[in-house]
Amino acid sequence: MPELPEVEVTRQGIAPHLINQTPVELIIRNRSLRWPIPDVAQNIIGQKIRAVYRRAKYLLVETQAGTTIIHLGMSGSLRVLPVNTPIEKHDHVDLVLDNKKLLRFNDPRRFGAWLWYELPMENHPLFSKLGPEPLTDSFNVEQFSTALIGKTKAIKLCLMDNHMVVGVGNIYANEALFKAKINPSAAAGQVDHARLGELVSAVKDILAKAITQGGTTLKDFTNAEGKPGYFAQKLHVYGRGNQTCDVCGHLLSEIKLGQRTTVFCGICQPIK
DNA sequence: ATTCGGCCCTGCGTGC
DNA sequence: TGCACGCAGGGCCGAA
Repeated sequence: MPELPEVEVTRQGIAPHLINQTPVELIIRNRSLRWPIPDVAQNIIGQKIRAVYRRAKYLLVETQAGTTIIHLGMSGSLRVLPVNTPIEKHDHVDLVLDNKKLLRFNDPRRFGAWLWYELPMENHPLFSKLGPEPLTDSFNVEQFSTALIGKTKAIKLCLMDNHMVVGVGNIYANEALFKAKINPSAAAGQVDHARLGELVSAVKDILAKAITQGGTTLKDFTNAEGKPGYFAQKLHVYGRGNQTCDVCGHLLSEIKLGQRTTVFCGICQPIK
């Protein structure tokens, strides 16, 4: 479900309801997510929430005693709901607050995560090797081209590799490469500097616009209030294999890269 | 060290 | 109507 824009839209939606609240109960109905939800997840109880922030696609609920780490995986979502809202299928976790609301985690495929960490987040093994945030100046063409030196694998796989830059999933990787006119299969280390500059700009532009639009709703993404996003109406290649290119009118090609569907225009994005 | 493929899981659309 | 199959917004892990 979520790439960075959807996670950020979720964060913006839930944060006002959580900040300065104190969890009174953590209800775990199914702890078998990507990793089992640990017993120490209960340590958030009684700890006032002082921030809700995001790193890569992780949502972080910070207290003085430690931080709850939430990842939505492919199909996860978070809603803020009144206590006593009836349970639905795949509602695995409720964080009950002292304001008569709860944060509810639903995840059909259970690729998501709910963890607890008491040290500074940069020490966490999941965070220690993450690349820069795409919407900050730490992601720039100098940094990116340096990271790609000598890489033989496809540029699209590098764009989706959290060591290079975080938060770019399959939808926005396809879209950014189209906008930058780079063939997704091109060897990453061979792409010229000017094209990489276009790519960096495209990533920033597309992610920022998607956040403004409330994210991309393909099937079922909704924000914390249950409303869908509208960015899907602006997608040029993702989900459009064998349709015509918006720019040149030729048929879009569809291939697999890293087992992920990849759509591009062979005319606008030549191999070169 | 890098790259690649498998895998975790449920649900939905397609085609027989 | 039912069933088998393939595919889906992510990312870890082990093999080569």
